[in-house]
Amino acid sequence: MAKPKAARVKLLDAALALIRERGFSAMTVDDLCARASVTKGAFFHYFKSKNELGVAAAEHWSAVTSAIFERAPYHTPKAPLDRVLAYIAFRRALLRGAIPEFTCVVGTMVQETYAQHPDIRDACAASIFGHAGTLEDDIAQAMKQHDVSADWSAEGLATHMQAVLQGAFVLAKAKNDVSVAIESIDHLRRYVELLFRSRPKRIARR
Amino acid sequence: MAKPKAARVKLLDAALALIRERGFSAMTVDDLCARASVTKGAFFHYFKSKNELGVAAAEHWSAVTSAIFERAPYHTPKAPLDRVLAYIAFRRALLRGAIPEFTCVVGTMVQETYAQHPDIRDACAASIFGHAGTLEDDIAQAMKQHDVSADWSAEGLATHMQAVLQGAFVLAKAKNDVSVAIESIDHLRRYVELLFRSRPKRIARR
DNA sequence: AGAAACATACCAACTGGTTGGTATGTAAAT
DNA sequence: ATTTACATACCAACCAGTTGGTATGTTTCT
Repeated sequence: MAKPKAARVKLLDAALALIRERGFSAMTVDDLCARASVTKGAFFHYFKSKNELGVAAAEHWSAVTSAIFERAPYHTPKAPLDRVLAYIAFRRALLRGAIPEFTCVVGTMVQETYAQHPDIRDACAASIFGHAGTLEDDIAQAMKQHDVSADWSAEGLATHMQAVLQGAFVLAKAKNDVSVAIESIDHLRRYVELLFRSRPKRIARR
Repeated sequence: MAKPKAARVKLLDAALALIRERGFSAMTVDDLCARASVTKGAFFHYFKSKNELGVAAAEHWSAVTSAIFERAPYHTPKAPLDRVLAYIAFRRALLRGAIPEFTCVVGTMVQETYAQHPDIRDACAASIFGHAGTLEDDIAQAMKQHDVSADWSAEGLATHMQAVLQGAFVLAKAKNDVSVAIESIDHLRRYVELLFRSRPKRIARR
């Protein structure tokens, strides 16, 4: 027999796929159960409501993605600026396959739910800004090393990077073509390079 | 009695509001009719289906917004770069009031419909990229004047600017706070300044 | 150790309200 | 006298959520 709680995980994985394909509102509980090969009884055993599943899906997304980013190779460069640029390169490299395979679940979901379902919105915000937070240290170190004392903060730049990525996804969906997203990420890389190259380096490295 | 076709316009205006508040999928035809103070008969007199209304709403949004942008004051500066920067300042200034009052209808709608309703997706794409197109000339002129011969194009930068704006909206919804969006637009302004200031000006103006 | 009591993990059938859409009507404009 | 611009009444399909179960552990009592 399958492990206990198998249905819950299958439902959450199905939710990630369906939200990326159709969005949260258009995804029905029946769709979800069919995709997960589970009955409706199982769904309501694990989730009190569709909204509660929305929150759980955002948390599941956070768990899945943070595992990917923790193990990703962009942490290895010694210079903090190089880690930031490697992150951008990594995000660029992730844009492979069909659109629902690389777009952001919580970015999609929050657009539909922010006003009607504050708990889902907050779970999405935690996912996005939590991920942005993982970039702050590298950016702050790069700012120090390059003597950047600007009117912007490490937190603000990390957030802006997420904005560019989210916007790139929206445009890719509209054009039904990844290449616009890639172009935007290239602009983001250029921006970060310009931000740090416009100032002299404190330590001559590389 | 009210003018003929009044119901159509009322329905389209209601659609713009409801899509911004709840998204396209969560907006029902009954919602729409109630908001527009119109009966369902009127709705299906003007639109064959909800999807067709989606397409019409995107086109209506294009018409409404292009009228605003045409009359906006950012076209007056003589230097093309200043017009581009004035556009960014104008977009920044538009971020007033509650979130559904400044976010983008087609950016929201396309995220939910891109895979299921290609005609809506295409109408949204036409709106976004059509608007981006209105910026290309100014950017191209600025590139010429500042001797920028880069590995990016006027079209690409115009598109990137829309990506930043769309992403800013997503993040504002997630955080339920405009300020993240403003911060991102400030980063966009800084990027454009850096792009053109890193090259010498051909003509000393301003 | 064995039985009783309880909890967990599901499943299939059902329900009441909602949804997009239709069928039919009517008053006004052309 | 048509066509246009709506309104009213209605429907079949669909939807989130419920009900009442079964099968399989796990814990507790004796």
